[in-house]
Amino acid sequence: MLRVFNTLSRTKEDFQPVVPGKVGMYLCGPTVYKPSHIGHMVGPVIFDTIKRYLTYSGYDVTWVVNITDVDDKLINESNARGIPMSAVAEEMTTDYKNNLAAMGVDTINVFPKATDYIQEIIQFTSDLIEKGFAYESEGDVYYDVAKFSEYGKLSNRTLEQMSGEGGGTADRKRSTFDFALWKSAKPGEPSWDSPWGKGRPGWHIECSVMSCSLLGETFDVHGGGLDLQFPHHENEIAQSEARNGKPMAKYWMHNGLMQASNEVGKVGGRKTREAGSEAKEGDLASQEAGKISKSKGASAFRDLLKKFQPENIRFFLLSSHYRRPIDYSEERLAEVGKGMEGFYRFFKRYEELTGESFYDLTAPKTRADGDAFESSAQWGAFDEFGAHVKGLRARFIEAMDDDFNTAGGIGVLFDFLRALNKFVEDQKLAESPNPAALDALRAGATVFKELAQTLGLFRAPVPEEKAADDALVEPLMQLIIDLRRNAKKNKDFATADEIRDRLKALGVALEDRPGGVCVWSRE
RNA sequence: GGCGUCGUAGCCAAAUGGCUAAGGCAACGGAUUGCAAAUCCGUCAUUUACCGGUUCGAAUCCGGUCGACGCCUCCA
Repeated sequence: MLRVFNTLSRTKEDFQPVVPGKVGMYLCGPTVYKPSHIGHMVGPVIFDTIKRYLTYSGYDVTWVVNITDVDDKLINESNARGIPMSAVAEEMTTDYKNNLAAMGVDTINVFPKATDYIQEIIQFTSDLIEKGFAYESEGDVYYDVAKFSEYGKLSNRTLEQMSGEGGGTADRKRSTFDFALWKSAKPGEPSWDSPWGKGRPGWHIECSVMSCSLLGETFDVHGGGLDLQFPHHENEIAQSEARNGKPMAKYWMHNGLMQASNEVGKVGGRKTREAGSEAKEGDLASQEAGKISKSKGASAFRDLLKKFQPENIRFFLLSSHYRRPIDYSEERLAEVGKGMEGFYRFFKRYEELTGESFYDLTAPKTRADGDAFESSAQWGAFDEFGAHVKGLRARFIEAMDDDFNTAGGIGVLFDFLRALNKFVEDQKLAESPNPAALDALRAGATVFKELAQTLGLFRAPVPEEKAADDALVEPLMQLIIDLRRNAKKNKDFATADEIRDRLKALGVALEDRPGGVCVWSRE
């Protein structure tokens, strides 16, 4: 039974969608005014994994991620750069989507833009005024927080608790905590006609409108970063539930935030900004030293992609539980990358043994198919290995069923890797390939792939950095390896070792395998 | 000040009442190898910040102490 932690109840609940078999999922996406940094990838990678696992579990999932393309920050950026707001939005949306693609996040069904829903937003706002939950004030429209008795239920706070703190002046608002549904336009600002004059939507309203329009008045999963819990999600609930008179979402899921290691506060957090340090913008090294001055802290994600394989980053994000904050550092990323090498080596080994690519294996796409595969697989004389594989699969599913424990699942994947390698060793497959044993290995690798694909991992070969001159290098390497083999035959180990050592210094590794085979690779 | 989270080995990180406290990185033995690399086997937390309590039983629940954070203001 799949269980998920619901912020509303602050407990793990059995997962039962509103409509059996179907899941509607909404994730608050970015405001597209600056290039995304690694923090922006946390939610998408986690919810992509959640969608994969729900799909694996037999659900038909529709996933929506909004793009906020109208907002004060966008207007500022547009003015600063002297280009239209829409141009800023378009550029940053492309950056965002490129980053998602690199991370393997390709399961999002709809990317609605706020500016495509202006009429619906106006209608929604009118409805709230009509129902007495909102009021107009000098061209602005505000939500009247006092009218919504359940205000604060998500973030567990009450208006009484909040009153007494500083806050700004109420100016056009009845209460400091009222928030804008519609903002009147100042001269020169992008605007749309409305019953209250020219203006633009407030920040929270678009999510209520678009989620309702695309997923219905009550949908299953609403996600986002922990920082959005208040006020953003609280306000969404106030808007949607006041208008529709029913719960907005059944399960609210919040992911922990990325923090810079050795750093006070999260990446781009308030404290780091107030620290007022003088680090160079976007400099990862200075960021790790704990000096972030850029308002968004981290450097652009697209720059990080130049230093690390996308899959390395994805693996890193999934290697701790989604609700916990992640400490970011390049050291951590590199350490995770080191751990991943064992998997890649096994895939290579698998290919050498079977003549087939691991990546071409057809793995069961759903849990039910996996159950069927598991019981029909030909373990032959290797039923002990088969039983081991079954146990591993059960452990993996148990971890993922428990609020998407990807860290636990990855732990099982490492155990699985050892089991696979041990089978190859025990059966001496490299020395004497035995068709029946290779079938069992293939079955084991298939189950491994079935599990890994729910995490969105090991879907395609990591692109090798083929240098332009490989057409020459390949035969040259064969020449060197042949000469070294002759040296070894003559017991001239000094020469053989010198060749290996000097190649190593050039960044080329030689590995001797059983049967006198030698393989080389760039490091 | 209000609400909330966290503190597990040298580092990272699972497990939230009950079999031996997963797994990774690092380190150290052994098998294998001409030597390496890779792989496999083994060692690496009598104990979960600290103190006290509840319980037959606690890393897990309760109270306190210390420490690190988040939100309350734009943020994934």
